[in-house]
Amino acid sequence: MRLKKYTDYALRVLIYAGASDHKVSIKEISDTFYISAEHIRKVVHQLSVNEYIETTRGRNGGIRLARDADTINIGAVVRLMENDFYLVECFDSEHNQCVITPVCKLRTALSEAIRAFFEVLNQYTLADLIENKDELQALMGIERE
Amino acid sequence: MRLKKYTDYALRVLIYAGASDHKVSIKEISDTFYISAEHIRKVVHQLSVNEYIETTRGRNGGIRLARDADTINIGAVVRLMENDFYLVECFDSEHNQCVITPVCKLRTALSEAIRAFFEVLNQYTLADLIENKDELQALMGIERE
DNA sequence: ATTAAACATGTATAAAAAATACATGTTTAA
DNA sequence: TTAAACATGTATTTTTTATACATGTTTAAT
Repeated sequence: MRLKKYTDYALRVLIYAGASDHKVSIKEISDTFYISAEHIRKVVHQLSVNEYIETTRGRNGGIRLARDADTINIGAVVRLMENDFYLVECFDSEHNQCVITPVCKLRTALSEAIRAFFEVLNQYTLADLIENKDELQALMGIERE
Repeated sequence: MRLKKYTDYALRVLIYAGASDHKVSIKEISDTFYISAEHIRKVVHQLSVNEYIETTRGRNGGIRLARDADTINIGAVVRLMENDFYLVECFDSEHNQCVITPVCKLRTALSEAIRAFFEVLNQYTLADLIENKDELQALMGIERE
């Protein structure tokens, strides 16, 4: 069980943008994390469509958070980037064929488990993740203002 | 984010075997769930190697639980069947290249989340899942003793 | 002994998902 | 006008997962 790399990348982009005091470029992020700019670009686009970040085109362009870090919920970002959370067949009611579904207690257990998973993530905002801004800036090579 | 079908199948095999009063065959299970016997066979093998079920070869052979249902922990079964739970790159220390790992609070958040996930599953045993044996037997077409 | 039912096991193929790369376009400030 | 920077659609490759095939071994019934 893994999250997609794009989910990982999206969170890194938010952390980078959030920990920076000024606008940042895709290239900067891709250089920092040794990830192709192509991938970052895609992720940035999705985050921008969903109004997590604001992009500015053209020379001196770049990206910045579109909202305050403390209003960006980490559980929500994970839900946005992943396709689904169909742990087992019966979670996908459209394709489910499992005969015991109506009385299955496994289904209940797994639902509870995934709920607990998000209950934790929902308690975090981006602000919590960049609380140690200075340390992050140092490791990401971001210049202080 | 999904579990593998084999994880799903493994749990169904345990539920089927646990809810049955006698030995059951792979064919029975595969017919009940409309899953190819090949897949069930693989899953059965893995469960048998890990001493969750006992197999008997030959005519009149079949499978049964190797232990009492209340000693089979659901979290443990899920951990057994999945390859890993590397939600993001840094969970796989061998291949991790993310520069902020040492100070990353996302890492902490995701660890907590996956821990919460298993905390729920660890509370369940197979006995809990087959508590409603009669209903299960009816839906799975298992004959009462 | 023979046979048929049942599990064992290794390998190969196919399908799906994810990751990655390519190409071209648009915007904007210098 | 140009170069930096984001936009966007498409194509390819890789990885993972799912599925299928082939053959072997065991065992009880006949």
